[in-house]
Amino acid sequence: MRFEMSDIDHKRQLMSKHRKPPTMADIARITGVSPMTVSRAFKADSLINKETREAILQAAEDLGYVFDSTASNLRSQKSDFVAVTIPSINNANFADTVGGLSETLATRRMQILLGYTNYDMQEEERLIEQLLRRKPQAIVVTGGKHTDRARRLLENAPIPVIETWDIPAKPIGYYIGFSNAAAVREMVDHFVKVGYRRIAFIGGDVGRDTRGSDRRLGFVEAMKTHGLDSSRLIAAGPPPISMREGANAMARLLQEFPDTEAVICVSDLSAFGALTECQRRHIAVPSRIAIGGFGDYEIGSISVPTLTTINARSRDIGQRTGQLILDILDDRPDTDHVLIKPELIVRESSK
Amino acid sequence: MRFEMSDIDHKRQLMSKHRKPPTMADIARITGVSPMTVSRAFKADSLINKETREAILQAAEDLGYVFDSTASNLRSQKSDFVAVTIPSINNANFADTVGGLSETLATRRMQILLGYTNYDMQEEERLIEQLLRRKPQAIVVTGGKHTDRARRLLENAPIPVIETWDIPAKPIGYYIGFSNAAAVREMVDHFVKVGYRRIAFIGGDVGRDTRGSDRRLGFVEAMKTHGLDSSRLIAAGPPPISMREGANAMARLLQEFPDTEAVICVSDLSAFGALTECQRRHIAVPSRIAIGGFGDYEIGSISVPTLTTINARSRDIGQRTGQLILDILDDRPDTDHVLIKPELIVRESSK
DNA sequence: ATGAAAGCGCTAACAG
DNA sequence: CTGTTAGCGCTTTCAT
Repeated sequence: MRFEMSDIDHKRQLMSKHRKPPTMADIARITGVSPMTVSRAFKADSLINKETREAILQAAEDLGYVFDSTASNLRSQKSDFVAVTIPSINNANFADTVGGLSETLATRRMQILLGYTNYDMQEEERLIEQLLRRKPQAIVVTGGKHTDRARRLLENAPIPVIETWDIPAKPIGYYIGFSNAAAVREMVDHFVKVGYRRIAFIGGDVGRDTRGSDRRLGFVEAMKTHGLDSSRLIAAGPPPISMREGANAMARLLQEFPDTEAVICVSDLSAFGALTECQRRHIAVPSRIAIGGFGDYEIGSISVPTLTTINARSRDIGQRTGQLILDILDDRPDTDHVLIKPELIVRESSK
Repeated sequence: MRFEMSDIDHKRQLMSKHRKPPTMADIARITGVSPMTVSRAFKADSLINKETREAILQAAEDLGYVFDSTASNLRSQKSDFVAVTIPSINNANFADTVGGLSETLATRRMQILLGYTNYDMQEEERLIEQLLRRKPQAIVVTGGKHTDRARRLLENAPIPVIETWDIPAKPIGYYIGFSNAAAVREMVDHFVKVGYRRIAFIGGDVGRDTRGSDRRLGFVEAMKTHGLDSSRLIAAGPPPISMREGANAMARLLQEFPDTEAVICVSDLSAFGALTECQRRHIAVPSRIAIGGFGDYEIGSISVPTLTTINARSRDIGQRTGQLILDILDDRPDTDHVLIKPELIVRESSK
């Protein structure tokens, strides 16, 4: 009895914050095998005696052993994770992409190492360098525009590089995305078809949000194609564009171009903000002014009225990216890019 | 000229995906110094000749050298990051906490390694193990309830453990949070004071969302204290609770308890969903039924009407957590916990 | 201001 | 099925 007590005390001491954590060598000593056997016991597939493994795993659990990925990665010269950069931590679209990617990679026991650029290319550069230092198996970046140095870092990286959510002007490696301009063009085409003529666009004015700028560009091109006035452009400032900024932009739109019949917003969040501004002014949507958004966020499916929008298939982007990475690592990629087809969803906020 | 070309070709070859990436030893060879000097050149504070450093950094840039954190961390037995678990990647409150934490840690050049539990304790356990394997400097978890094994892993971890967003029943190490129950009690008190009596609660029915359950508990307690009926409880299912689920819950509430005067929702998102259900049914808010939310999400400040809510000071939680970690690492923590005081914000959706 | 030697914890490669 | 040896790329420690 006394012996057991002291044994427990010993274990507690071993596991305390002040002692060095146990290593495989410690487990090896206790179980009377070599460190290599301990290493094998932790790999699912390796040939090892069933009882030996069980004893080792038991000893590990008793000791409070935690596997050291750092040492493992260094020795085997490969890691078990993929680095990912997204603009914002709080965006349902990017969250869906990361979710789809994560679930696909999980089938191969790979993790995601995530970083946020805050829509800033300088920050993206810093982040890419940080992430590459940790030796990921692949790196996924959101967008196709980067600082010169970031581009160089990616080009020189000894791993696959995948750009997403854009069709890069000059792809670095692989890419999976769609044309933001073409998606908005489709919405403009629809708006024109159902009879709107005086159409405005909110957002996309700041170059650093390349996807937003692209959407705005698509608007301008489409309006010109239809021979319509493409100058009803309202700035909304740098991303992320809040609901509040959407509301403010709508207030300016109503002042500058009071006869506007429809407005396309750079995202559903700004579109909802714009809608609330109309509600506060008792301006009927869509009868007096129609509203379109982008991204198919939940709010657009539940607001009153619901919002016409574009579903960019964010989750698909992530899943396809994950599958591409697995194919590349298996050395059998079919292709170096995947084009995604966004879908126009017409709801109550427009004809 | 020809020489320059071949030089460039050589560099390209060195940097290609098929060659082994350069190491400090390569830089050392090229610049004619020892690897140790190269190592010093990358540390900001180390004593090293200015020109030597410049030559080394230049050579590194030319070679496309990327510092290997894995090797560095292994040798120095410490990393430069803090592990963090949050329930969801797409939640403005947790995003703010991570933002505050990230910005505080950045002052000491520390990074965040983030993982998502998807509101699942089993998933949290897996995640905690994964994160600990990478040897973070500290680990921050959201919430104070964990699986037995997760708790053991945290207790045995040789690093500081900080639980956030809750006041844990049995703290593992440090904690920074608030009482979700007390925050809701304050809202109930306010509602009773301004005259509401038949008050309902939406959400918090599933045990796995401990913060939601706590809020519901606070509601029940407060109603009992006031001698009011605390049985108007509407389930909303497992987290994350969507706007849609809030709307569905409101529909059930109106059916089951049609004379309800006010409803408190587990979050602003479900509160907004509930609001839209009222709008679809032309039920006036707040004159016919008042609505309260939780979390002070942007939508509650811009919806029509704006939503009464509770600001949990998510960003503060992150900043205080970051500061505590820095203090612990400097070996001078003032305290082992910080209590945050949420703030009731009364807006248009209630008296 | 710089270098030499050793080793962090794990596993590749080979041997038995 | 298990063990031995060596070494991943860096930095600690001790010299000079």
